[in-house]
Amino acid sequence: MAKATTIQDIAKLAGVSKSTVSRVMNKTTAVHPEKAAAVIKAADQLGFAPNQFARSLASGRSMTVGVITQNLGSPFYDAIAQGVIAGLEGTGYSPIFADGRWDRVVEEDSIRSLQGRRADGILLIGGQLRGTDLKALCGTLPRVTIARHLPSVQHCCIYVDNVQGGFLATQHLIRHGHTKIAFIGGLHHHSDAKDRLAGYRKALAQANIRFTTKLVLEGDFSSSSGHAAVHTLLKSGQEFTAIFAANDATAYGARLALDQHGLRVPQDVSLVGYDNQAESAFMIPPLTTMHQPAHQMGQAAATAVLEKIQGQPIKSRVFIPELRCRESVATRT
Amino acid sequence: MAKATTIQDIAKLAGVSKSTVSRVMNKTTAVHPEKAAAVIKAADQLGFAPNQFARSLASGRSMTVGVITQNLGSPFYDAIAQGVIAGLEGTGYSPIFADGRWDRVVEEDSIRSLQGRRADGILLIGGQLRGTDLKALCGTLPRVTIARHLPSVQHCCIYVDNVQGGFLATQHLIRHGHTKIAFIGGLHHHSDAKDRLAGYRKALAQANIRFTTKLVLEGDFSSSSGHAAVHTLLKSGQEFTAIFAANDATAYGARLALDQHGLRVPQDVSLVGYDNQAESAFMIPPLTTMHQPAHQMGQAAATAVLEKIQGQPIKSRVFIPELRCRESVATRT
DNA sequence: CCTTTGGCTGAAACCGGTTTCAAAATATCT
DNA sequence: AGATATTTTGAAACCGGTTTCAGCCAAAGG
Repeated sequence: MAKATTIQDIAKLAGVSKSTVSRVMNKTTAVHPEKAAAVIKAADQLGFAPNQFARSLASGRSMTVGVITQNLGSPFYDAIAQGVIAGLEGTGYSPIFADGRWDRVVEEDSIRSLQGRRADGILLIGGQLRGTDLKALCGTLPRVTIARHLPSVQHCCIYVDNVQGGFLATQHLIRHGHTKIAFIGGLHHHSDAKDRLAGYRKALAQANIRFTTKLVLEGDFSSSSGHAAVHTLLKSGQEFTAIFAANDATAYGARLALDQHGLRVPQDVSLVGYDNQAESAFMIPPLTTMHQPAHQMGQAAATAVLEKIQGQPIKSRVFIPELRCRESVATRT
Repeated sequence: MAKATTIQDIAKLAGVSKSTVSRVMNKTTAVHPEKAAAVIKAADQLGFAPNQFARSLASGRSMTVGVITQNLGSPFYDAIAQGVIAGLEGTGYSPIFADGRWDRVVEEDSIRSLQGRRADGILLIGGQLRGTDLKALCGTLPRVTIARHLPSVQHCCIYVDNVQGGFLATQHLIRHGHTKIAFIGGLHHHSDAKDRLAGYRKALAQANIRFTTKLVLEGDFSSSSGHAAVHTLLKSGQEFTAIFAANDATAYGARLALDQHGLRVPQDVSLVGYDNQAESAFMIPPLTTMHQPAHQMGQAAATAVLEKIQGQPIKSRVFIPELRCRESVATRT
């Protein structure tokens, strides 16, 4: 590669010192308009692109924010990531993504690598690390967590209220006359799944419906786990007229299993999902589900971390999921 | 922020010079085992993370590869991006993502920004820029394009043969006795869509079925465009017994529209999609579709760009999509 | 007319590593 | 043992910017 042009080259061409070039580029100090013009002309003539490394090394700021994702590919987390990108757009900061893969060790490595890249702030989408670990790892590096609630006081979290979501979804089914409602959960160590289950139980309790573990199945947020869960549920002989799945993917699997057993949705069994992923509106029938403002959350988090970088104090923020009524729920007569 | 530890600190603690520390960290020259141990111990004790900026500035290599995406969120492109991440894993190189949003101007800016960050190589996933523009922009910077075929000789492309894919999908329908096959395309300026249409026509021609523009509908790769397309198709009164949709999302929309018009899949209309996105296996009925090895392609591209960075010559590579037979196609009797 | 003020400017230090170079230490060979 | 070859090692230059500092010069004030 042809050696890139440096401010030194520009300085020589414009007949000034490199300090002056730097000043013109960053507008840190006024320089004589005539010289400034010469510098700009020279810069453009040489096609100058400042070396970000040198710049960051000298200034101490990298103009990047590290984003730790867990698994791009999940629609919910993906939408958050896109919100982050949108929120950073035009701010001068660039995101650097690192994948944590829902693994504590990988996540730690990712954070360390972002620190090596001297990210000015860190955005964690989900994740496994505990608040105290994070603090130990990041020190005072501005950070905000998305889609996860960490109780630590100083830690800023942008998250959705999953128990409220679980509650609303279940309540919707109850209001349609259902009392035998199955719940297909997610990984039991995953707090989102636990919270949604808690919301489910809360709605049941409020309606004086007895909770039974026989109606709660374990899943892993995948379609095949939803498919398998309905299978075991049916084999168990336990009666049910509705299913609340911990996410849409699980609901798809459940819906296919029901179909394969000759059960119609919603005539025989009502179904509610969670996430409102794009495909849900086009299911047969269109799936009633809980919508989470993932994109907004990502954007809010990006704004928040930028504010924190600028030293402003910021506070956690909780979003409430909304029910999207479609056609997978019928009134129990 | 507590000032980060530098190799100088380690040098002092271990009682050696910073050159030696650098040598231990990079294993560039043998150092006395005893001193090496002292350095490692000191590094760990101080929680050392080398400053990537300083390192890159000094060495001239950034150990990053720029990845230009178009719109994360599309399952196909997403899988590619994940393949890239997987392919870079453990190589010492990190990906930096920049979003091109299918916009020529944005794409150019993204490339420029990656150059400012001194990426050692560039991976373009899809994109708008022409080969010559790219060459002008990137110079000799190693780059490979994924999921797009650029005719330029020196340019390395990792892509799938979309005309073959369109051909295979259509042929599958023809072999099941269908002759009136509708095609719901993608954006007409998008080469993938054009190629799939070409494959469709080729299969028709080979089976001596007359091609008619009345059976090709325009879509935009979204579910709602598939939904709308079926609507207009039905209203047109044109007879058809099968639909080949340019991607799975379009197929979902088409399938819902068919259902709303009382048409059964596959008894009344057979349906084939393209992409094999995760949800397709759980549609009602499970969707027959063309599988593209997106993850593999991403991984292959990552490997390729790394080889190119090391100065090895690399060649383009084309993948062939495979038919995944499920239950949305019936034999026409 | 001489000082004070303030705006511009260049020299030089610095950011934290890598790499070259020559000296020092050790090993190998007559 | 003395000379030569081989490893280790630290000092210093360098990467390309930013930033501090002191000096220069012109305008303003006394």
